[in-house]
Amino acid sequence: MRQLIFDSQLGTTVDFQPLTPGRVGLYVCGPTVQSAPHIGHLRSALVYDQIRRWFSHEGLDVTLVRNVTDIDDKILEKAAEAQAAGGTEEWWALAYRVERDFTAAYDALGVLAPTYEPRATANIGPMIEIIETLIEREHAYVALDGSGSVYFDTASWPRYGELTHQQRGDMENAADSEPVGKRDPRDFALWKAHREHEPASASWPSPWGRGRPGWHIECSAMSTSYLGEAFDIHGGGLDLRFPHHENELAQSAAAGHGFAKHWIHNGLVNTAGQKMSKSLGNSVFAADLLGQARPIVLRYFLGSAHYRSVLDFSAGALDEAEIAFSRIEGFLDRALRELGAEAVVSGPVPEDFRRAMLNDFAIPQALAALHTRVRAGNSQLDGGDRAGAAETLGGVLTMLDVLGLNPNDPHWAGRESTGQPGAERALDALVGELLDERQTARANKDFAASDLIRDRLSAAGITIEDTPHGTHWSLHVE
RNA sequence: GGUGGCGUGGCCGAGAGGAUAGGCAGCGGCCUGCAAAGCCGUCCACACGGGUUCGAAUCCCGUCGCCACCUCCA
Repeated sequence: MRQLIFDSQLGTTVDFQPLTPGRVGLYVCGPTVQSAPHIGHLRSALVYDQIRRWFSHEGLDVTLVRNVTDIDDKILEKAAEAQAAGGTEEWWALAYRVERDFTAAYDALGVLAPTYEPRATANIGPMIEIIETLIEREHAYVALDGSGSVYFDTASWPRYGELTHQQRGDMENAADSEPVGKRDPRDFALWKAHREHEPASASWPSPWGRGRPGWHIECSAMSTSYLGEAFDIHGGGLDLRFPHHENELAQSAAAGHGFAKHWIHNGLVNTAGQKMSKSLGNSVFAADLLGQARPIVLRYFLGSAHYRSVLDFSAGALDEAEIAFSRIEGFLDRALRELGAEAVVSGPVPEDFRRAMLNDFAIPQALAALHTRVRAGNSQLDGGDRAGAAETLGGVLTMLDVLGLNPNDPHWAGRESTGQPGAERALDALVGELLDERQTARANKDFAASDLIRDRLSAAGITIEDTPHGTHWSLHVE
């Protein structure tokens, strides 16, 4: 069966064929580490984590590169503002501190570390090389105002606009915030000359004088350094299509690189139906989220919509995710309890799940397949079909592994407990005593007494379930 | 203004010319001392108006509404 992906440059679904059989090179635009990670960053990273895990599951050798933009106007501004207010943190320290926040947030959600995670500041050399090539090929020029900046010469590149089909003509707005010295308002900076008010540490020597790289050139250089001049897939948030990706493509192609064979873009996250953005100040930050739901439920929620659709965030949506995911966990707990851990045999993913993933990573349909299996497994347990249930369980676990949602995976296992090694055993002993008491009461048909115990446990956050195999207790999720 | 996209049942959220998406909630039932969990059944759809077709939620045209990008953003 073939892997289909939606190529957002072509606007159609295409049959994905790796440039090198058995291998996939995937480049994803990572964050500009200027402020705390928010839900949108998490979703984006998660989308490519899911794709990467799926490709790996299918036996492909995946090289995932996600960069860190650690030099940029905003970073310098933020550091300058903080220093003006009496702070001492340098821009490069701020960037590194924020980078750590991102890493921690990604890790909390079980996003695997990329194969490579290059920083822009460590790749200035390759950037300068591309700029030199562009100047040689007359697709770039040193600013007309003598500042030492270098611009891409959009008019020299007829293919410009091929990614997003933006109108080519009037982009008068684009010129506003840029320094003078351009030939054409559409031209964008490849190299930004050092400015007096910026720290010397934020500039590097170049053939055009000291300066720092433009935003777009960073990704062109880092993708090429780690994946070669041509690679399989370039991904990123939908908001990056223009101008960032359009400009990246123009630079790299004009420099003679094959660059990305396919482009994919993930949808953005809205909050309460509204666009989330730094300027609107309605961002939901990773730190807030992690206090609102279990990390594995956050992962379920953020990964449950199709990667190309808008995901609307709300507290209610998190609650629903908690309930839906609990259903899956409920089956796992029950099956493992009734069948025993030795019954677990890893099975292949069911065909309908696989078909969904091969169809442009249709995770909603894959989740439908998962839920269908959970129901089937519960039915098999109800009916005493232990062999069938064990097989179903194996498939469910494999699906969860592919999705990064297996609660028994070591990544999650350690995070759900109280952190006190003996606490669980102690609690189990205490609850066990009460359950024995309740059982005695029930045997004597003293239901008032047995219900009182149940109510008290419930008030203490403990839910109990009577099953044919005895009474089972668990902690409330809230 | 330019470009692209979207409008699915009470809610979330898939699908894309002819089968049941899935989850949550509701209703009925099984199970239970009663619950809980689970299972079975079931109600509620494809913005509106035309058109194409044997047949359209799915294609085409129009209308209305919403959104994104065009400016830093995952």
